Amino acid sequence: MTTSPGPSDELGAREAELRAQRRANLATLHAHGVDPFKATRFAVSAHADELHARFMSLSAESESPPDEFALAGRLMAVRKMGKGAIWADLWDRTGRMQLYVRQDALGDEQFAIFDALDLGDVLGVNGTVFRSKKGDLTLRVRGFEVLTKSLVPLPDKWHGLVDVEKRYRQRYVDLIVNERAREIFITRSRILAEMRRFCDARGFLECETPVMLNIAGGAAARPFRTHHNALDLNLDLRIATELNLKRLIVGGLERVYEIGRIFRNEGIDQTHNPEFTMLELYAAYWSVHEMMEFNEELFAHLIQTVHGRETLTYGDKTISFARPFKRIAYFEAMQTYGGLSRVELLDPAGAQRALATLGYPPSQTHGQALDKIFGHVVEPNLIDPTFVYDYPVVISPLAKRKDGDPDLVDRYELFGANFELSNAFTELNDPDDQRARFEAQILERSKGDDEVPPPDWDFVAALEYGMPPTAGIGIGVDRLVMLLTDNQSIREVILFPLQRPLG
RNA sequence: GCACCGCUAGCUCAAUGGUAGAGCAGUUGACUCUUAAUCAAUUGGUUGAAGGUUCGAGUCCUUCGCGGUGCACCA
Repeated sequence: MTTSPGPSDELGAREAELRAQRRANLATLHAHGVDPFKATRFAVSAHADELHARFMSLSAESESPPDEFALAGRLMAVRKMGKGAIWADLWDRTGRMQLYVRQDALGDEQFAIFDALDLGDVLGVNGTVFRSKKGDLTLRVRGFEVLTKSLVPLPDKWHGLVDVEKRYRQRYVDLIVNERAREIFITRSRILAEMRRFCDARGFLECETPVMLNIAGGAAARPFRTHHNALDLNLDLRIATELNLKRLIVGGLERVYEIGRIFRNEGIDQTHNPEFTMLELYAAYWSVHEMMEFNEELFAHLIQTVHGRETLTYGDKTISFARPFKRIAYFEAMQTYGGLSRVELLDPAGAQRALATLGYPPSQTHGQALDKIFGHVVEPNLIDPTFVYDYPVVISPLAKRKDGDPDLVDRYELFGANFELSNAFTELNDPDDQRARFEAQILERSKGDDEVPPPDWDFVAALEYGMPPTAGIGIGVDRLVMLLTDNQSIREVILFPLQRPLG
């Protein structure tokens, strides 16, 4: 069910009636010579939060300061007092400002126009501020302009819009009536901007690599398929930005990042949306150790920026991001939390046995088995931010082997609040090793793991030109926003999450 | 993909198988410091869709649609 029908859709009787009333109120405006769709601009001189801050100490007894301000926003509440006075709430991007409208100040004609407005109408107002007897900073309206008419009824002023489906399908209504929704997306935008500033300040170049690729590689996931007509070419949407960003490292850009939309053709749940945003960043001449420092600093900084302190609340947990974060080696974590030894886990048959002991069906590959065991044995224990390092090479096809221990790679993942927050490693730059790992992947693929991407031989060719020692990191931006805004569902932090079409 | 739950007025929610209701919004009236304004009156329904059981279905059964949650899949 939707409240935004096309021309041929049927409206409920009530809805039709409420819309007709709005049209009648529009006609009243026309009768007063007002066309609410005529305005092309309004000179805003102040926002609600600025005025609240500026006049914080203005008392109820004080006279209005002489300064006149012009605000624009949406009319969200009206309280009429008798024939000649109206109190109203105007909301702009920054918050609420109460309006006080008097007939003796505006004149009969203007007052009648204001009296004919509906909730949801967009206004420009000007006047002076005062503090009401109840202590609310208020704009005494000297003049106003109807900037846009709202022709449909709004949800309940107190409960707002609750229906989750409707909130996602008509996010614009959600944003109009639910302050919380506005806060989340304003915070998301601030996080994105702050990430960019943080990276830029350290000499990283923001780069844009293609979304449409012949071979979608750099991660294990099924891609979306599309087609270019003129070239009659099948293309995949990217599942990572990794390989192209590393090509840029080969090219000598040294420090690059992309905050990019990634597409993975997978199921949807509380932490997965088919399109999501990932920060990938690569630094030549860094190892995973420098990256860990960078990671720690970035997260501590973002949490400080958003919350003003180093702890945050997520669900019923309080999590401290005070540096340094905890650190534990991969197999040490498996041993501690699951009593599983490195020797048995590194043996493919041993890993499958451990998996069976946990009550799971066998996995197609050794790597999948390890991932599943880790996810069920270790992850639930990782609430405070924790770097898990020294990953096995079998689940790290693009990472460089650890010096002196060829079963391991220089890689870590950061966990917190029970989910993965980042994934970083020292990048493999030996073209022969990379070629061998791609060949091993061909084998995995032939065994039925259709999430293993086909090899990208040009990437091997790029490595043959020489990629400096490089560390890379991937950070799931949506999940980070979930963490920072205390949301349990990824759809709450994505403006327009994927929904099946209606009808 | 499987299981469970939900879908009733514009919105938020009620309604043992027995007359479909309330609050807000809307409309009319009163009130020139109200703020979930208040007070009085009042309009408003294809109960997600289609079938079935029944004297009688919002309620029970079947199928379908959409959403949510869990599992599976997956970072």
